[in-house]
Formats: sequence, structure tokens, C-alpha cells
Amino acid sequence: MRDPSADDLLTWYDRHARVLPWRVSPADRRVGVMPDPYRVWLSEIMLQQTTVAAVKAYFERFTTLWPTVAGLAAAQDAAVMGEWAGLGYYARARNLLKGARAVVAEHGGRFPETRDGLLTLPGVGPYTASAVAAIAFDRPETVVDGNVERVMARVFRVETPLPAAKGELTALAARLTPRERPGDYAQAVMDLGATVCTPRSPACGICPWMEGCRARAVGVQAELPLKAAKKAKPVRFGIAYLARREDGAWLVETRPDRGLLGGMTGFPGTEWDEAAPKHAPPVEAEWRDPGGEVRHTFTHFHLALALRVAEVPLDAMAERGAFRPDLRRSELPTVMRKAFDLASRALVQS
DNA sequence: AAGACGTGGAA
DNA sequence: TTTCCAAGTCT
Repeated sequence: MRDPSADDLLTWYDRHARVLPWRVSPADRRVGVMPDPYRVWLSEIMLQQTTVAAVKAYFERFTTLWPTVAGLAAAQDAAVMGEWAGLGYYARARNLLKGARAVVAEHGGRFPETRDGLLTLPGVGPYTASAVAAIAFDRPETVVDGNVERVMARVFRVETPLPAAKGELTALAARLTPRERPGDYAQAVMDLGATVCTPRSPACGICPWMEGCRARAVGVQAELPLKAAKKAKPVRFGIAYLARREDGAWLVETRPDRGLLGGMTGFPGTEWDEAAPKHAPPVEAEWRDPGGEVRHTFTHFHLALALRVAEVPLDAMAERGAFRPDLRRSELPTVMRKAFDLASRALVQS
């Protein structure tokens, strides 16, 4: 069986490319239009382990607030973290700022144009460096994301489970990468994976690579790629304390820069642990149990978060955190939004 | 090098 | 309800 051809995929892409806010269409690229490297980089960081649907609104918001890398580099940390809230993997936002500032301070405000140069930026790994080099600068680099791994595992019928198969899949992907139109090609393989060669029930009937697909030939396409078994998530428990001052200010703190929800705004509370939490109220008050609890699942554990709520006077002195009259729900990570919602309902009724 | 690191939508 | 997983990176 002959290998799939880049030409066949590019022809398909010319007709079926998704229209995305950060993308230059194949028709426009053909006449010399190139995307803004800042927008490509920003979109790639946002898209790490995150769906296109979730990214769109954040991308529009960020590019409206900060249209250039210099603008982003000059932003306040808290403003950027607040705008990233809800998107997840908050180390990306911290590295985004570091990356923008590095581009301004160390590269004269222009993005490095090579894979190796891009790799020096914080938050840019092998995938993102290749993607920006290919898409923004038309370098013939091979992008290997989850889509490409899946497509290669099927087309070449690789039955080694991930992540062990990663190197083999990367080599196979590199073999197919063309010298011509590498930017369009990179986006084309990922579009193919996202819209045709999908994880469940791939649409082989409309696939430009159907004829060359080894998995399809023997009917195992839907079983590939194989993946190592996942570990069960433990349950962790904690208590969060939500104090609202008479003037409506909430007691919050900025979480430490490292670790879970690092750099984000949150409500003070106990550690989250598999054992029963010890009480640690951040301010003296008549704490009450609003009933119910916040349930939230992180990447590696389930959280059952009990709440304590209190109304406190204007002169209340907190041992932890600070009262924020201007706190917005939207600047909170999702687990804290859940706590905020539950506490708000409980405090309305008292 | 295996685990940490978020979230929401689909099945 | 649970599981899977989506344009990965860092340590």
C-alpha cells in the first residue's frame, strides 16, 4: 500500500479548512497573506489540551485587550490571570506573560522564527515550537499533537500503546511532512484529526487518506491509537471559608505561584487532602455551614469541598487574604466560582 | 520519567 | 454517573 500523500491532504484542506479566528485561510495564504505570529503563538498556547470551542471567546477577549505582544508584555499579572480564569492549566497564563516579556526584552519585540528559537520561550514545548514555526513562518517543521498521533497510528496501523509510541509516530509524521506549504499542511493534519479522523467513529468515507490507511484496510481504525490504562482518581477533602463584608467585599487571597491554581484568586481554606481537613478560619466570625458541598474534578483527583460562610462587619481584620470590594466572579477559577455561587445563595437567605 | 496541572462537552 | 479526551509543558 502506498503512503498517504501531502498533496491529497492539501487538496482536501483547500476545500474543507475550518474557519478559525487565528487562522489565515489557504486561499489567502496562497496570495501571500501570513498570520500575525503573536496571534498564532497565543492561540497555540490556549489550545494546549483545550478545545477550539473553549478557546474562541478567550482568544477574542485577549486580542481585544492586548492586540500586540508588547501590549500583553506590559499588562498587569493580575489582569492576565483574571482573564485566563476558567480556561484551566493556569501555568500557561503565567508562562504566557513571561513569554511575552521575553519576546520584548530579549528579541526586540519579534518572535523567533525557528523551532529552536521558539523553544527557548517559557510555555513553548516541542509541539508549540513546531506549530508556530510552521504556521507563522512556513518552516517545514512537523507538528505532533494528539490529532497527529491518532492519524499516524491509524494510517500506519501502529499498535504500540501511547505514550510509548510517541517517537515512532513522530518519525512517521515527519516522513509525510512536505517542503511546500508546511504551514497549511500542519493545520491540515490537525483539521483532519479534529473533523474526520476523530477519536470515536471516524468518518473514513470522506477521508482524503482512506485509500492509504492501513488501519482502515483491516477495520481497526476505531481501536487506534492504543493507550496505557489510566489511574483512578482519589477523592480529596477540604473546607473553604467565604466571608462577605457588610459592604459586599469578599475575603480572598492570591494563591502561590506554583502548584494547583497557582497565581489565581481563591477563597482561603484548608489544604485539600485525602484525610479529613482541620479547621483554619481566616477571620473571626460566626461561621455557618450552608449545606451541600462543592464537587469538582481536577486532572488527578476529585475534590469534595465543604464551605463555611459568614457575614462580617466593616472593621473585620483577616489573618489571611484581603477583602476585595471589586471581586468579580469571572476572575475566579471554576472551582472557586462554584464555591462563590453556593455561598452567595446561602448568604442571600440569611 | 512519571506525575502534576483544569475544564467542559460528548457518549 | 462515569469516562474520555482536546492544537502539551514542566519538573
